[in-house]
Amino acid sequence: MPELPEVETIRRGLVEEVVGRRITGAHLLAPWILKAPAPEDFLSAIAGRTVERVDRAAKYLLVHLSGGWTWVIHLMLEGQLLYVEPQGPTKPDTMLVVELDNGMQLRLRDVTGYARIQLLRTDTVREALKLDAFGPEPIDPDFTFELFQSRLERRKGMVKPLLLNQQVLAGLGNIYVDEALYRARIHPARKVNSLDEAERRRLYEAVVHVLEEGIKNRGTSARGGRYRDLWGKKGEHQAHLQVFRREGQPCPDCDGVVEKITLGGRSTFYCPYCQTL
DNA sequence: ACGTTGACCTGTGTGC
DNA sequence: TGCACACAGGTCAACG
Repeated sequence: MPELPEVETIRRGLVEEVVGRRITGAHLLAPWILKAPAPEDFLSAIAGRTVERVDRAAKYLLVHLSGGWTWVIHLMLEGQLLYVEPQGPTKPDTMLVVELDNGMQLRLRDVTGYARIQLLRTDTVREALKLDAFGPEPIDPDFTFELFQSRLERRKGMVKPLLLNQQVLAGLGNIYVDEALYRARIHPARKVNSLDEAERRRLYEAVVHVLEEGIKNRGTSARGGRYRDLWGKKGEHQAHLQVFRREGQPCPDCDGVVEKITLGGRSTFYCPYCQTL
């Protein structure tokens, strides 16, 4: 599910609803999603803490708590973080329930079971998550074309797998990479070192554009709308997708038909006429 | 260095 | 309607 726009939307929801709240208790229903520390240490360490700030780094949510602790959440493919009234029945895919001092709950759900959390000392987060090895955040004001260009230097592989690599750029995933490559009219299997200056500039603009549009539209709830924001609402960006999961449908810009291929093990959607090798 | 594959997990969308 | 069967917004490790 969540790529940069979805995680950012959830982060903003947390800033609105949860920052300033105190955690009164927690129940860990699926202990194996917790990387560290031991479950009993996690539960006792977060109880009584106040949520002071919520950051995002690539697709990680960083929930900074009082006392120098940071609760790290990665939603992986299909995780949901929901702000709910406590009376709702606990679905079997609920992995963690965190109780807040206003009587509300945060619930982490994931049908696939891939979501992961951990609790770290705040001053060790950067090192523990290897954040210094991550690429720049494409929606930062200082993400210039020159910076983008420098990330592509001396790279030889196909452009789509490169853009999915969080060490190159932070936050892109399968949806927004396909959409950005379509917008830039670049075939996903093009070799990066074959892209000329104009193509690189188009790709830079497209990456920033699709991510910003995704945030404006509060994320993409594709296929049954598995992605939800903090309040359980679907995003709106699925209505704006040009190629993603649109195989067999007409290209928005030519007489061609959107095709589906597999690249790097991921489903990939593109227009074979607009995006040629 | 690059590209592919499988593992992680389990529900659900899709097509027959 | 029922049933089998890919398939999923991500990451990581192992292999050729």
